[in-house]
Amino acid sequence: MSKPGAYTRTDVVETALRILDEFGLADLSMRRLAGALDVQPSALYWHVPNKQTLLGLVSDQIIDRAAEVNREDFMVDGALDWKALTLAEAGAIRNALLAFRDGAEVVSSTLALGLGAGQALARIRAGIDLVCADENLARVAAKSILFLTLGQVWHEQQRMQADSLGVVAPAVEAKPEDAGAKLDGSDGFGIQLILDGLEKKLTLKHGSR
Amino acid sequence: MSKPGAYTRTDVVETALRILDEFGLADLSMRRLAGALDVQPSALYWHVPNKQTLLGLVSDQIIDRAAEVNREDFMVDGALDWKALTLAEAGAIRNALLAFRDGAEVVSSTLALGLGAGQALARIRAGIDLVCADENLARVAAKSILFLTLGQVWHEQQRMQADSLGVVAPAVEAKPEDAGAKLDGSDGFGIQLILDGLEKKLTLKHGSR
DNA sequence: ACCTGAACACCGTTCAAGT
DNA sequence: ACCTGAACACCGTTCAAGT
Repeated sequence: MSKPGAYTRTDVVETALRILDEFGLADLSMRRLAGALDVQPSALYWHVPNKQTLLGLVSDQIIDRAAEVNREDFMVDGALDWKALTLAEAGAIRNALLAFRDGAEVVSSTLALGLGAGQALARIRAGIDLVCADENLARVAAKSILFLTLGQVWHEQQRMQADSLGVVAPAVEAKPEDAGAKLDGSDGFGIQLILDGLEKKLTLKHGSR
Repeated sequence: MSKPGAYTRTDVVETALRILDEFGLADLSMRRLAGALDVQPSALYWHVPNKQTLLGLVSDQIIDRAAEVNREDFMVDGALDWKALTLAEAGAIRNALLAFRDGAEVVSSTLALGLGAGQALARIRAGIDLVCADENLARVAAKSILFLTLGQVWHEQQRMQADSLGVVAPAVEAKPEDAGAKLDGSDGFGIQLILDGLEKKLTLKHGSR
């Protein structure tokens, strides 16, 4: 039992997550976070070495909250539809990013820390590894799908904010339906191209044996 | 002829570009930029409405400096190899991003402004449009390639900086050869998967006529 | 173990006023 | 047309000191 009023690292991260979602990344400052916890800014540095690390932990939580995907749902005639499975995993990550304001930007910015994004990558690879023995190819494909997902969601979230601020030029060729589209819409489309490309590469390998 | 010592917007953007390349995005502040021009910070706001816009103009310059790609170089037996052409365009953009410190992050952060990235998208689409009549499909494919390029380069540049600071965990499954690889290495690999996937989709369409 | 208080060295932006 | 000077409302981080 710790003294009441003594916060844990988890408390700090959770509060950060709440501020992020409510006010956005620009307003997630150490000082504001301290204020929300009713603590001096310097107190945060007992729980966390710096802001970057905090954002890494926040990214981790965002990805952790991604819904699980059941493999059984992707069995057809006793065989696993690995492309549909991978698409679903990417969709789950996509939704997790969308669930928090500026989610994609936060996770992108902490890519090098290997936290949140590392988990995401592992999930995407799981489906690919089932059919792809080539370690290198699997890695590249999974990374590509992750970058695509991050890029799309980030772009969406940027536009959401820009639209709400009333700024902005015509944007990067964006069509209205992009915003609310599901993964079987144009969002998963790019990922499907990757999966199709991967499939082709795999069948060519098998064929030339 | 303007009074000597009177700066233009171009001067401001060029100096910003120099600071970016030398010291990185974190050190590219309005105050520091003003200092480099030997001017009060407030003076910048005559040339530019805010920092975001300035970064957009900087992005624009980064992409503008991308090398041109000659179509003739991709003619084989009188036919244009559109996949190789598109790969080359993406490569040129990739190199432009790599040419400036934090280039990918800056361009990514201004995606919603439709500046730098808009140009990049147009270049990538040029090759695709030659073979793809489906406007929607072309847009998705080009966007995917752009996001992939931005993601890869950003990740690389993040790791460069992290490595130089001596921080960092094992990173997102990064292998050493990723760093200096050319576009025919694992960098263009993801893009090739997209192009292959696109090609498949196109041939299927033609076949079912 | 967890936090305060005070300080350091910064930010982006606005706006009246100068030339 | 282009810039100064001063101000406003902030930042992240450190560190001695408190309980």
